[in-house]
Amino acid sequence: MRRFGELEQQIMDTAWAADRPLTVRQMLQCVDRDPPPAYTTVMTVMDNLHRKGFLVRCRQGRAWSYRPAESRADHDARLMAEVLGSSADPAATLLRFVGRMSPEELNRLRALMPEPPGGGR
Amino acid sequence: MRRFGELEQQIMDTAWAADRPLTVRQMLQCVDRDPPPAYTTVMTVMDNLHRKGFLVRCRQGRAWSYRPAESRADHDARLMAEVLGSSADPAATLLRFVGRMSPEELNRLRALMPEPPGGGR
DNA sequence: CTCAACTACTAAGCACGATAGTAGTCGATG
DNA sequence: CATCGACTACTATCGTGCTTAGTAGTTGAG
Repeated sequence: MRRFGELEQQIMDTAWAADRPLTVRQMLQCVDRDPPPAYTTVMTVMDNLHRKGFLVRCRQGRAWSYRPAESRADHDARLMAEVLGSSADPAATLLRFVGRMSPEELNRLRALMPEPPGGGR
Repeated sequence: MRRFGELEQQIMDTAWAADRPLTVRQMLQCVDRDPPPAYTTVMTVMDNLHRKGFLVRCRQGRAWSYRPAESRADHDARLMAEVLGSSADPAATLLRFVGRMSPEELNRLRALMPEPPGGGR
């Protein structure tokens, strides 16, 4: 499981929140940091994220335009599944995970789960 | 969310799997790496893990003896909850997470969940 | 006393993220 | 055509954290 650096995380957050692919210039305008990073800083980090497979890119004129390789929900769900998958005792981990949830969250989880096979009760 | 380095992960795995606190010497004998790390390497990493709060220690003679600060299941559940908590859309994330589960895993999850309040159906 | 086992302290190398400049290309505009 | 803004590929550097492990000193058993 890999951790994003600060700027990487900001860039991914911004890319996930955008409704279309973003060029480096557009990303630079969205990323709110003090001091503002150089154009080439943002460019390098986006290129790195592309190389690592988190962003995909296509041409927009002669600029690269980047969008996330997977949705944020997919990404986060995958992280969660990786944690659970590497756990020595998934049942105990799930029990603890569920035990951290509020009743509302539990209800939401319950509503999300497909009905068990073998129908009616 | 922090990532363990390789040796850190091995040490945590070993500490979690042990049924009692381990001294550096004992940990060195359990950690299977090629080439085997120096005693002081293991000692330093365990000290770092202690400083970071992942291991707690007590005296065993004049040696420090280390055990995990939380169970593995708690640790993993916390990681999962942190991922979910930082997610922009927890419901979508949960949906995707549940969607990755096999029917058996779903049954297990279902069995783990407390009954909804307002009983009988 | 000797020696094994421990500690605290220190130092160095490597990987990675962040940072950003340079040189060159390209396309629009005057 | 020249200029200039915008882009790219390439390169370099610094800080952080992990890994690595040696050194000097302490301690306790034999």
